[in-house]
Amino acid sequence: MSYDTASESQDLARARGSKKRTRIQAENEERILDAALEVFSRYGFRGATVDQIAEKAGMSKPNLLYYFRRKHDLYTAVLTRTLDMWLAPFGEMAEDGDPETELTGYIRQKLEQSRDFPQESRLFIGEILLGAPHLDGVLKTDLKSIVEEKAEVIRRWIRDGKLLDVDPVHLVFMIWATTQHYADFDAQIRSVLGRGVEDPATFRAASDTVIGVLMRGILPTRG
Amino acid sequence: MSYDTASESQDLARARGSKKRTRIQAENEERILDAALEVFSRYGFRGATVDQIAEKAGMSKPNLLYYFRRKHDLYTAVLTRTLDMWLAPFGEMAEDGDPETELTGYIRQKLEQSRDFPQESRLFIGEILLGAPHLDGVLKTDLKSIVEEKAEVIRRWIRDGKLLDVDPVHLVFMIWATTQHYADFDAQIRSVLGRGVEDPATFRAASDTVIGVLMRGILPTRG
DNA sequence: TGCGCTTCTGACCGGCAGGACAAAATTCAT
DNA sequence: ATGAATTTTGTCCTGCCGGTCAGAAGCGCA
Repeated sequence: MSYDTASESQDLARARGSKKRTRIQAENEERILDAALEVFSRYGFRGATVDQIAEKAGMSKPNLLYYFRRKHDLYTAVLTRTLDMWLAPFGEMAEDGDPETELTGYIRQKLEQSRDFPQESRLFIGEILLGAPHLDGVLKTDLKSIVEEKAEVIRRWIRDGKLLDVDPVHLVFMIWATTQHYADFDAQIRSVLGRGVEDPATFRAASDTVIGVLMRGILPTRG
Repeated sequence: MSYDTASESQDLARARGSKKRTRIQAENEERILDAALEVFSRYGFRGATVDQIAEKAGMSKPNLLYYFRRKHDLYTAVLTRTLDMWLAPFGEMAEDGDPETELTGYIRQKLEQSRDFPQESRLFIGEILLGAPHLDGVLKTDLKSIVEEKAEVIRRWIRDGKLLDVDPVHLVFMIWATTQHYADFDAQIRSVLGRGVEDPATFRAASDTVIGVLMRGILPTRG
């Protein structure tokens, strides 16, 4: 998968015909992207400032701009870098496995993602809140087709009597909602619970509840 | 409930000892708050600009600033105005009713909220993404206690055998997540489905799926 | 050691952001 | 109709934002 939201100017490596990246270049770009993720995920595209990102990356603003000429380039770079990783577990769902194993595994992976990479999740929701202007193409093509693909798998499971008759796409939405909630609403959860999902006991309670309720809600009662 | 996040300067009415609001004052403040909701919910606090809100409210920036002296005042005003309304259905859940009716009703109300007032939902998530700096006090006190109160109700239902043994707080999180998802991720849903929850068929599919899965997931199997 | 390329910096620019302010226009009770 | 209070506007200020640029410093290979 490779997305290009009609970007004009890009980062150094590609701009120079992707000759070869120096050590310093690779290091700095990574530091910049990490810092950008942190700031963008908190304040959104407009609210984030290049100065802030530069400071967090430990370099001067002009130097950051040397690697990413425009704020917009930096934003799309961190967005696309994150997207593949974020969608990965979805592709791993095997259609020949049994639904209980596959879905339970997928939900658990998504919960782990929310625990281990909350910023990535928050970056996306920020973009979605804006109406997904930078991601619109990707969502309408790649995401849509991958969802439809998985929906077909779920439909087959339903036809085989392995799953109750539920709308597959809305089921996917439910899984995304309940799992990403622990990343996106971290501050709220922390206020109510006193701690977040990084706490092992909290994580266990969360995954037991989410997996338990969802699976009971879609699995036929056996025996 | 009345929140005051240690705000220094406030809006006109209260600043002038809440004498009496003129017709024009009431009208304009409402128009401003509506415009502010629109802009803040999209771009977050930092990303929103006063000029933009003023334009959307159909008045000059200095005139807007006449009603709300600071951007920050305007933000907290629209935030608190929304909060009561947003939490209202939660309080309506009666503890003497039976769980199926009460919970189904609550979930449906939340889904209707997501359909009818998506901006309000997005405003909150924007604040949560910021780490809830303006809402921290409210969340840790009011929200926390109301959640605990409802959790106690759910626990009683479980003790009476009317509900399966699930963690009450995480169940509440699941309900919030699955219902607010339709407001917060509107752009994503629209990309995948081609339409949002304002479409009656989509709303029906969403509520059937959400209510169906959740209720089957927590209700004891009878018969 | 020297030389070319990469990396980095300080100074600077135009534009726009939040906000102040005085004066003008409007409203309204009398 | 008039005067006080409310409402609205134009203008201006300061600071920050994204971005440019010329040149200095650093790096790696001969």
